[in-house]
Amino acid sequence: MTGSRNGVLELAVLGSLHENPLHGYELRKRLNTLLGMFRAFSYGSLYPCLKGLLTDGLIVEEEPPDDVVLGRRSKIVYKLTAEGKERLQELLTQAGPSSWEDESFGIHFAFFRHTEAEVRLRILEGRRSRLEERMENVRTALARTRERLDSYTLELQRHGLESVEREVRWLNELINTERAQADKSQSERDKRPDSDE
Amino acid sequence: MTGSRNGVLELAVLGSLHENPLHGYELRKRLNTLLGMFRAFSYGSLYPCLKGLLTDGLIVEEEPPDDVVLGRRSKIVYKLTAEGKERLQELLTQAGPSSWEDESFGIHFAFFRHTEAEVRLRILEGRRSRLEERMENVRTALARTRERLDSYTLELQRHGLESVEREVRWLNELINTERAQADKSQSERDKRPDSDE
DNA sequence: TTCGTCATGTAATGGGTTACATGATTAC
DNA sequence: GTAATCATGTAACCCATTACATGACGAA
Repeated sequence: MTGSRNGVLELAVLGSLHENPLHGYELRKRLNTLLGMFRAFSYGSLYPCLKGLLTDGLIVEEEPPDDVVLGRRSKIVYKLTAEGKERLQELLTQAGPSSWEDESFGIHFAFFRHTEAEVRLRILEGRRSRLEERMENVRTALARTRERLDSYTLELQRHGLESVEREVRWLNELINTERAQADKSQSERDKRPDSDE
Repeated sequence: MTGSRNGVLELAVLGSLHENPLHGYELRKRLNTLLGMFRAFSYGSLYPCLKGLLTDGLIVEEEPPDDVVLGRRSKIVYKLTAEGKERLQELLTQAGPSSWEDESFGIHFAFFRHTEAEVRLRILEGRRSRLEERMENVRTALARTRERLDSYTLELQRHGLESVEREVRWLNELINTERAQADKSQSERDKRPDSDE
């Protein structure tokens, strides 16, 4: 059972619990607020995931505060263990298809605060080249086809292309910002080589 | 087995084959060009789908032209049967969640040429209200949360919202165009009530 | 007391991918 | 002749949903 869990949900759960301990129901709402424009999870996937994380020792039930009457336990609040934090760090460090594909990019981005600057940059660039590849594929495939498309198909094509182009521009801005920050930190380190991090 | 097939792929296949007969490999390329910006199908889903459509009598293998040497059959070209055309019409007529959700809207839109004006309008409006609902949910959930979000989360949120808003504006334009056309056809029918269609 | 929503969970199902296996055809 | 790509197909797996079952708790 260990290690066979899905990356997206696992990251989403561990990342959320790292910020503050939560119970399943609330966790789902939080995730669906965080990622609501892109995707939504259901209880049917969340609870089994929590169960798996629990048996793998990545999360534990948080003890209720003492002023709560004993024997009552309707909410089960989970928090990360040391192994859980380690695992989260591991997930946040890997930059690869699993971090820039459609289903996963949003989650990775949402936890960029906890991600190293270098990794952030590689994920953003990976996502951008993924999108550029997609545009290129469609464009060449379209060029090879001599059938002219009807107006609806054309409009769909145009809108899809425009959306992807917009995301690429967005990524470009983010990448520039990241690079500028990296340069700034670098020059600051150059000035005061004794400073921390 | 009959009737248990998935709607999205089924519509995609029937719709494509209606425009012209194709074999599986080419069909996939065509679909992935048509919908490449939104999604992509693999052989592992296409071939079983074709198989199912075949056994259900919605498609048949097209006889090769006589000038082809007999005994050779590397490509299997499929075309719609009468039942297939009927089924396609049925799929194109239904306006409901299955036609305006993320996974299916693109396919339905791509075949709007074969869809009645009234159904087109209902699908576009359905999609729009689906997106508006999504925005509303996220907004109210966000309003209930008092934790302030970090800049990355905020940026993701902003970008997601903007994307959805853009699609809504796009839909608004399409709906206006559709309505204008409907009005025009209507007034033309009023002028010449003996005309066809 | 009853209704809504909070809260946890499971079983069946769905819809798809990946990886694999196989072979024909084309271009060099 | 050999590499690339065209072409078909299957089995194992994955990830998540839907529908269901259960029950606590607060407000009307």
